[in-house]
Amino acid sequence: MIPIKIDTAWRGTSDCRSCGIRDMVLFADLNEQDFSQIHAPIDDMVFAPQALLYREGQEALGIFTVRKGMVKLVRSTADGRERIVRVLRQGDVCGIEAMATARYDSEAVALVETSVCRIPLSVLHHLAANSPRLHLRLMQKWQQTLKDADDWLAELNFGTARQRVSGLALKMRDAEQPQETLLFARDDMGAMLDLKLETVSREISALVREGVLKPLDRQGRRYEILNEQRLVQV
Amino acid sequence: MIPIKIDTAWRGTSDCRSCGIRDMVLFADLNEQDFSQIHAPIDDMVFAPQALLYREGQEALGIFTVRKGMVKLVRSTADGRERIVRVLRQGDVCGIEAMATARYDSEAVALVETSVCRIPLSVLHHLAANSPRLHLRLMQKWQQTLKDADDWLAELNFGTARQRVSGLALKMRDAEQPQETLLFARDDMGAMLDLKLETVSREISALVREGVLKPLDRQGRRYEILNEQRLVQV
DNA sequence: CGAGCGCTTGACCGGCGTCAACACCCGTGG
DNA sequence: CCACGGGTGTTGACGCCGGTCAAGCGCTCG
Repeated sequence: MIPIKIDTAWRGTSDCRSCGIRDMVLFADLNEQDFSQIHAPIDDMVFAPQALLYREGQEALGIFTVRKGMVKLVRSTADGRERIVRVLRQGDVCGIEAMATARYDSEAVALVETSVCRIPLSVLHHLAANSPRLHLRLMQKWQQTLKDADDWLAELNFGTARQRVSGLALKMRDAEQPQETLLFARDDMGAMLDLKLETVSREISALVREGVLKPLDRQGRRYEILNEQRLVQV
Repeated sequence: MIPIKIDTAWRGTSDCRSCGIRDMVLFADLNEQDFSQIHAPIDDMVFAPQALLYREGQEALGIFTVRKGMVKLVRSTADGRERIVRVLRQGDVCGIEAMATARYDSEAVALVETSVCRIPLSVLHHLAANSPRLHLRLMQKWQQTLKDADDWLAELNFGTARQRVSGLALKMRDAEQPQETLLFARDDMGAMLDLKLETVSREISALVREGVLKPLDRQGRRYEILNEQRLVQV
């Protein structure tokens, strides 16, 4: 067991009106009247790599929006194995299931330094009932979350090791620099793709050898996509 | 191509107040005032085995609730392979994503004779905004649907062929007779578990040989679970 | 500079895919 | 009533992909 360091920090309360990624989040369409109904603070938080956002089954304080970084959602199967069901990135909602049950259905862990904001359940319930704009946005976030879940199953957990690793590399492309992709620790990738870490390593090495990917660092995280076609059609 | 026979039938409009499974559906908590706001008919429909409820991307008329039978949700990957992401059973909501986009995200096909009711989008949108009772129920159905999606990924698409087939047999147990389970065509099971149909067949045969399952018909659909422990702990 | 962790690579093996033959069920038509 | 044929499930032989075990390397940090 690794002793837990200071791995999370509260960075104050957000002024959502001036949020840098407001156009992609839950509060995108709120007007002044909506904002005036928010009577609890929206917390701004930063999590270190490996820091825990919440545990499976834990009582929920609020729902998170990822502003920067990456979060993995982990589930434990009945027989004790751990499975990563999805990775959340900028703009994704984390823990939305707490809207219905006030508990989280899986564990959430930061994969890199990750900044999030946390909206209290009370605020969301109040606005969902009183702002048609938030109500619509919330519906869209539910739909996107469900679609992402199905996409991970249909696209990344199907076919050969090569297909899975290729699919993950494509999915993890940077939004601003589409020829760049950010991967993870090999055993995390294994838990996402249902492969062993050695197999993941071998497939990445092969893609590099074949000139499809080029390493951009020495830890095996950032890669440049040299041949997008090969990744798609494999 | 097989010529399409008469595979679906409209059976009239539902009186939801007297629905046999009302306690598990969207309209569970509605009161008389809520019902009086429904200004479009709820259609009652029956689909034959292999009949199509809707296609991926198709414009949505409404959202389905499964009253009896089973529905598979199918997605096509980029390279043309087909993947079954989930199977819906009694009480499950089918096509809920249309609440947000008015389109379906996957294809839905009846696996056996299946009766459903279809609630028009207009009715749902009106009630979601005007009935806190429906609003809450809708939230719970979103949450359940998302949880089911993650469960299929975490429990049924992880581990050895034996573990997957065992998991599916457990998940498909009859609600009333828990020692009985209803399986599918072997290639459908393969598309659910990411296995080839021969592997599925072999694993089922092995479970029967080992006295874990006992066939209840000659088509390989219904089985009795003789040794639940073995299925769970494998 | 040394310890430790994570990534890579190799050798070997087993589980699952592939290809093929066969059995069984059922609907059809003689 | 039976013969036929297609569809589906089962079973076998064989090969390959990916898992297992192990060694070695390189980075990072004390």
